[in-house]
Amino acid sequence: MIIPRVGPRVRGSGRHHPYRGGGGGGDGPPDYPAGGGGGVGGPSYRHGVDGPVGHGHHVPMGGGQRRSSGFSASGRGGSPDNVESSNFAKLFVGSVPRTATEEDIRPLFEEHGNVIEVALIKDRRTGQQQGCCFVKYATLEDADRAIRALHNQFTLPGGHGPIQVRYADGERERLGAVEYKLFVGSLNKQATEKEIEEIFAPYGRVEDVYIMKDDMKQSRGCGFVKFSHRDMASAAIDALNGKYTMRGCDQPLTVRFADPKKGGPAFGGPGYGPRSQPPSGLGIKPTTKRRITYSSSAWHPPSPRSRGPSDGDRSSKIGAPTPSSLPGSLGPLGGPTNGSIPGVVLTSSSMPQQGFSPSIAQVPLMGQQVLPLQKPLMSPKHLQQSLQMHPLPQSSVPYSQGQPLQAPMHQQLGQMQIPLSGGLGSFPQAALPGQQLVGIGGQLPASQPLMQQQQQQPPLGMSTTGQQQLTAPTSLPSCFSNLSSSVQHPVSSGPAAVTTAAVGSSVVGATPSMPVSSAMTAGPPTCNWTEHTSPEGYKYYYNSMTKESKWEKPEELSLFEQQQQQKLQSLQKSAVSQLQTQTQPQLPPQVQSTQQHMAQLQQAQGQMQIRQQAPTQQLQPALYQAPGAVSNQITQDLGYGHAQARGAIDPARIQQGLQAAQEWIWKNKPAGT
DNA sequence: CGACGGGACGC
DNA sequence: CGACGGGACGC
Repeated sequence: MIIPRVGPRVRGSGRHHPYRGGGGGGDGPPDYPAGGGGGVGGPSYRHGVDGPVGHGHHVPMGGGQRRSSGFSASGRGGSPDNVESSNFAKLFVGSVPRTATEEDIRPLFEEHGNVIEVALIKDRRTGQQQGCCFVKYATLEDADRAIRALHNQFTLPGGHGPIQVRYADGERERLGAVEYKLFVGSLNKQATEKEIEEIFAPYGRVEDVYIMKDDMKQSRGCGFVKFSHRDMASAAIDALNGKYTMRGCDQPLTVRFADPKKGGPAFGGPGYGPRSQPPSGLGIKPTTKRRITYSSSAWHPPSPRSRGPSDGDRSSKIGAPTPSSLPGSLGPLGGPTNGSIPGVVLTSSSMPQQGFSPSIAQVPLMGQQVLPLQKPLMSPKHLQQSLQMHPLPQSSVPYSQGQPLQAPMHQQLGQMQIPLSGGLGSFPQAALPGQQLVGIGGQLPASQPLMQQQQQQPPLGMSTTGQQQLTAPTSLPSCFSNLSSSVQHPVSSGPAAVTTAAVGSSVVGATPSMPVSSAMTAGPPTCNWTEHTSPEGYKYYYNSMTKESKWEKPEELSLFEQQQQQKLQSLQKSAVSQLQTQTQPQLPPQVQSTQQHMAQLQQAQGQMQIRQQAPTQQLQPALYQAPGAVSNQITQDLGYGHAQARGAIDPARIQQGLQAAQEWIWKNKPAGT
C-alpha cells in the first residue's frame, strides 16, 4: 500500500488514492495545478509537446482511464510512418523497497497519468529486486506530472526514503530535451536545494538542483543548477554571478556554465553554454567581474503603468511564452528539489524567440514588453528580495543547527528534512499559507542575500524606514507560520481534514517507528502558492510546486488563507473556552500554559489579518513601495531582515507550544474543530 | 534464432 | 575556489 501524502488522512482508510478524497474542489492533487502545465504560464518556459490544453483534470479513475489521446502505436516498435514512434516516457524510480510489488506502486503512479507499464527491476539471477523500477507513461505530460507530484514526496512502506522519480537514462535525450547546467559556487553550506532553486527560479524553471556533498554528506559549497533553455541559464549567470551573496557567505555566488566534462553527453551539445552562447554579449563572462550595465533598466517598470496586475492579457500568464520551437524541457529531472514541472507551451506572442528572458523577468513581466532578462539595475539581490520567496517552513529549520526544532516529531523523521508532522511543509511545498510570512523562526534562509541581512541599504526607492516599521510584528510571524503549518490543510480539505491532520500529527509523534517518512514526506496539504512582490511592487504568485507564477491570486491561495483564518479563529476560541472551562487537567506537559498560547494565537492572528489585508491592496508601486506601503513590505521584512531582533522569542518553542496546544485542543474536541 | 555482458571518458 | 548524484533495464 502506499502511504499517501496526506498520511494521516489515509491511515486506516485503506484507500489508495488519497488525493481524490477530499472533496476539495477538483484541485485536489497538487499536481495539476490549473491544468498541469497546460496553459498556465509561469515564468518559466514550457514546452509544448502536446498542446497546452489537454489534460486538464484527469481524474484518474480506476482503470486505464485516460489514455492519452491516441497513441495508437502498437507497442513501440514503431510504426513505419509515424515519426514519433513512441510518446512513451519512461521514468526511473529509485528508493523502491525491495519488497514492493507492482500493486504497491502502480496505483500511486496512476494518479498522475496513464501508466503503460511498471517494471520492477530485479536481479536476473537472484531474482532480488533492486530497489528501483521503471514506470512508463503514455505521454510526456503524464510523466512530468508524476515527477512533479511524486519525486521525493512519497516513501513507500518499507522504504528508506522518498522515492526518486526521474526520467530513465536516455529518455530526455530521446524526447529531445536538453538542459543547460550551471556550476554554482560559494553556496552557503547550509543551503538546501530548495533555497537554491528559489534563487534561480526567477530566471526560468529550475529543472534540477544538485548540491555537491562530501563523504559526510555535507555540502561542499557548490553544486549545479539546470535549466531547460540557454536563455534562462544565461540570465541567471548575468544576474547572479558575482552579485548575489547568500546569507552567511562572504563571497557572492559563482555561476557559470558547468564544464561539460563528465555529465554532459554532447560536448557541442546543446548543453554547453559557453560555446553556443547568444551573441548578445551578455554573456557568460563570469570571470570578468565587470559589472554589466545593461542598457536598460529593463527590469524597471518600463512604465509602471503599462502593466499592472490588472492588465488584461498578461495577467493570466506571466510566463514567458515559450517558443514552441524550443526543445521543451522534459520537466524536472527529478532533482532533489521537489518537484518541478515541465510546461507547456504557451503561446505567447510577446516573446522573442531567442533571447528573451525567461522568467523573472517575466514575472513581473510587464505588459507585453519583454523584459530582457538582463537584470537591470536591480541587482539580483533586489530581485531576490522582491521575490523573496518563501519563507518556507523548512527554511526556518535548516540553518539553525544549534537548535533545530525540538519537536520530537522531527527527530523521528530522521533523514533530512522533515516536515512537521502536521505536514507542514516539508519538502515540496513549502509555501506557507500566508506565505507572506516569510520568515520563520529566527533562522534565515541561506538564500537571503547578505545585503539585506545586515546592511540595510534601502535599495532604490525603498526606504529603510519603511522596512523597519514593519518589522515590529516580526516576532510573530514565525509562530504564525509555524502554526499555520501545523494547522495547515489542503485547500480542499475542510475541517475534517484538519482533524485528521491533527491526528496525524500526534500519531506521528507517538509512532516513531512507523513509516513516518512517508507521512512526513508526503507533504501534507498546504497551499503551494505564495505571494511575492516584484521589484516594482506588484504582487504575483508563485507556486513552489509547479513553479508557475501568475499575477492573479489563485483561488487556491485565497481559500487556503480563508481556512487558515478560520482555523486560527476556531483555535483561538477553543483555547479560550478551554481556559474558561478550566479543563486544563489533560494538558500535556508540553503545553506550557494555555494563556501563553492564547496570547500567541492572538498575536498570530493579528499578524494574519495584516497579511490578509495586504494582498488586497494593489500597489501602484512606483518603483518600490514607499515606506508607507505596508503590505508588501510586511512580507519582505518580516521574514528576513530582523531575525535577530526576534531572538527573544524562540520560534521553536512557540511553535512547539502551539503545536501541542493544537493537538490538545483537537483531542479534546472531537467534533467540530 | 539469441537473452544480460562489457568498462568507466581523462587533466 | 567547490566540478558532477544516483539506484538503472524486465517483460
